[in-house]
Amino acid sequence: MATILEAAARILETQGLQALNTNLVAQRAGVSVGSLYQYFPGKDALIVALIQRERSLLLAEAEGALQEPTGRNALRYMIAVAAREQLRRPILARLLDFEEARAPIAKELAPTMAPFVDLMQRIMTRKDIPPQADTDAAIHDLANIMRAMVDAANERGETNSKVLEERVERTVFGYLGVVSRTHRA
Amino acid sequence: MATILEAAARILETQGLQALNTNLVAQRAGVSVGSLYQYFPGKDALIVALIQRERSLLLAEAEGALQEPTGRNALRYMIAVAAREQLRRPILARLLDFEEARAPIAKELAPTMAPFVDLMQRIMTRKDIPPQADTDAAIHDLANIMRAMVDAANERGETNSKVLEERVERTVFGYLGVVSRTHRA
Amino acid sequence: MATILEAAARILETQGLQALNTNLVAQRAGVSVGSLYQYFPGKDALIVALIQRERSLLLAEAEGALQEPTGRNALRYMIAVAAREQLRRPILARLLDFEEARAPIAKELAPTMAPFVDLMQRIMTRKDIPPQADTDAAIHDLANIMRAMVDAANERGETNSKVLEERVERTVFGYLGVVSRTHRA
Amino acid sequence: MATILEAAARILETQGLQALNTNLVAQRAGVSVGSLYQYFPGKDALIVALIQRERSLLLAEAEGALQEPTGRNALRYMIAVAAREQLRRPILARLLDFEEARAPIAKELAPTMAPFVDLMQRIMTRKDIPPQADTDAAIHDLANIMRAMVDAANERGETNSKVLEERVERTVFGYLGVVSRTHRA
DNA sequence: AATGAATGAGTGTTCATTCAT
DNA sequence: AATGAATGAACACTCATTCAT
Repeated sequence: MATILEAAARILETQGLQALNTNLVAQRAGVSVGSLYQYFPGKDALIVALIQRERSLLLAEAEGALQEPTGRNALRYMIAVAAREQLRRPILARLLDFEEARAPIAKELAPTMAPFVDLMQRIMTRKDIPPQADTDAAIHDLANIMRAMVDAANERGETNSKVLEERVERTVFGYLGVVSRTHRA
Repeated sequence: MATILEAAARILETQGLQALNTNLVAQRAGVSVGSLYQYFPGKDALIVALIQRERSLLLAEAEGALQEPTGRNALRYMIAVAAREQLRRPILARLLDFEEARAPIAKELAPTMAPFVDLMQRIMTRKDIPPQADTDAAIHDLANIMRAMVDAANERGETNSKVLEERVERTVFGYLGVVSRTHRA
Repeated sequence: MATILEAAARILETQGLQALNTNLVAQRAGVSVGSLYQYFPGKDALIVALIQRERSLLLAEAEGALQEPTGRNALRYMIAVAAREQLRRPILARLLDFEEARAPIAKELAPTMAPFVDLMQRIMTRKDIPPQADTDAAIHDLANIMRAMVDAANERGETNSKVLEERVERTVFGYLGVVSRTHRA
Repeated sequence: MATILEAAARILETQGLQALNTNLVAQRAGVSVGSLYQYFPGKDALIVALIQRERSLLLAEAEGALQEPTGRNALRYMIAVAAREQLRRPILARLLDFEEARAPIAKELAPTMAPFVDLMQRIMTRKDIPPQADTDAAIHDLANIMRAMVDAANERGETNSKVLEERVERTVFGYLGVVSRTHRA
């Protein structure tokens, strides 16, 4: 199963979305298509599993944010994790973000997002973070903002993650109405 | 030609991306496939044309931003335009954003983006906007942030564009390092 | 009409058989498809007319063979004409030979061949040419032999028509059972 | 695979070149198009395979020519083989000759021709065959002459292969500058 | 006579999925 | 459980031909 997922990941990285088909994945994984269908009920399930595999790494790392003393630091931690994670296998990450938006994939993925939302919820109710009118909306906004910015940086070929993180932080804190120390007009 | 584009738009809105095929578009437009190919050299060209049709409305409206006295107001104007435009035909807009990311589409679309980048450039060099290290990168970041937020709002079914705009403004100003008057901690 | 035929000829020469379609021919000729169909009832008719145009030049020149004193000289004359004619627009000639073999084309072309067969008949009954068991078969054989050799020379990029003619003569005389003076073992 | 090739062969024989399409071949072979594409990467590959199937019989038989004591006899043997082979399935043979001339097919087929060229080379360097200025050119000329004559005989509906062979022999020996015993003027 | 937009059957090819072994 | 040959609906695209203007 891991072999199959990794084969799919590599195809995405080297040949792109349109080259991802079940026959090729099976061949590259060194198994038969039949076996692939024994593990995954369909192509979408394969993609979902791949997204979950990547997300689980992110979630595992993200949990460290809770150790941070302040909400701001926790957010900075989250941003750093997200940037690092996205830059680990940038092409793969961008393509999976892309696929994640497709309705049937998103539906399947919804439950997996719960722990992440939970984590964010706990961070955003810290005392130093201004209360948001709609916390849930805020969480989704933040996730999307971070994703959009990191993807865009990827696409432009940026490699300096520090500079990127700094920009994301400014944006996120701007969104939340936190006046960051760095940029005071 | 307009009929064909509108047919494509309606298919996207009612049946989604995977239902968009040249034969169906032609049929829904009440023309033959051959006619479709007389107007558009291929499927991608059709999508590109559809994106351009939608974008042209946005660009036309966006130009009004230059009338605004300050950079901040110009940005607010732009955000309002983008939000309104995206909420006009939300499903269509989101799917086109999606398609726009596909390499062959993006390549074809690149020249069309120039006037928009130009416009943003002129806004971002206003005196009340802090100078950015890399203006071009900033423009793309902002475009992506705005798009991501509005798409996400769409997906969640938000309809109140005022609330959305306010959130986007905070984010954009945060990104640029502008301390907005509204939220001072 | 001549313009249309010439346009077709040029397409064949520059883009090959598969690029020859009525719409392109019309466009290159600077007329509408409708006009093309006013002159030629269909695509095949266009090809037939083009073959006839080329053949008529050959026939006109070939008639000079009758002035030759001996049968051998008349044949040499014919061979020279065929080689020269085929090498005038070699690519076109080869492709038309190719098309000529297609059943519907050949059927249409049959009557046009009559004067040529007649001419050959008169040459082959000269006294210095050994009588053939089946004159008609011989004529067709000779035509095909000549065509095959000149086409092959073309394909190999031969440009020296003298050398080619000499080879063809040997072959033709060999076929007819004429012992040529040049090669006596 | 053999079934598919035979289906293609029969379509060519009964309905001609223009009726040869992958869907029909699959249907006649009693398999799905998908299966056809599992064995042959494309339509051209199918045609190439069919030509090779037919040619392989010819080559196998042609090798017997090397047993002949003299070059002349070896050539006679070759001619007999070619004539017999072409007359086995005359329509098919003629259409395949036709297709063989198409650039993409010829390219694919080039390596297959090597053993045949080799064989001819060995025959043409026998002592009783006059040395040719360009052996390679001579081989191609002879192949084309033989093909053209046998195809033409086919087209005229000749069935007596002895008469045909005799005519081809005369031509080939004429080409090579061999004075055949049969026709001395 | 000329135009050229419109037609639509036809073609090569792909690929998710199934199922007999 | 594993295999992989087989399936066939689906799709992008072409082009000879027609016909209203």
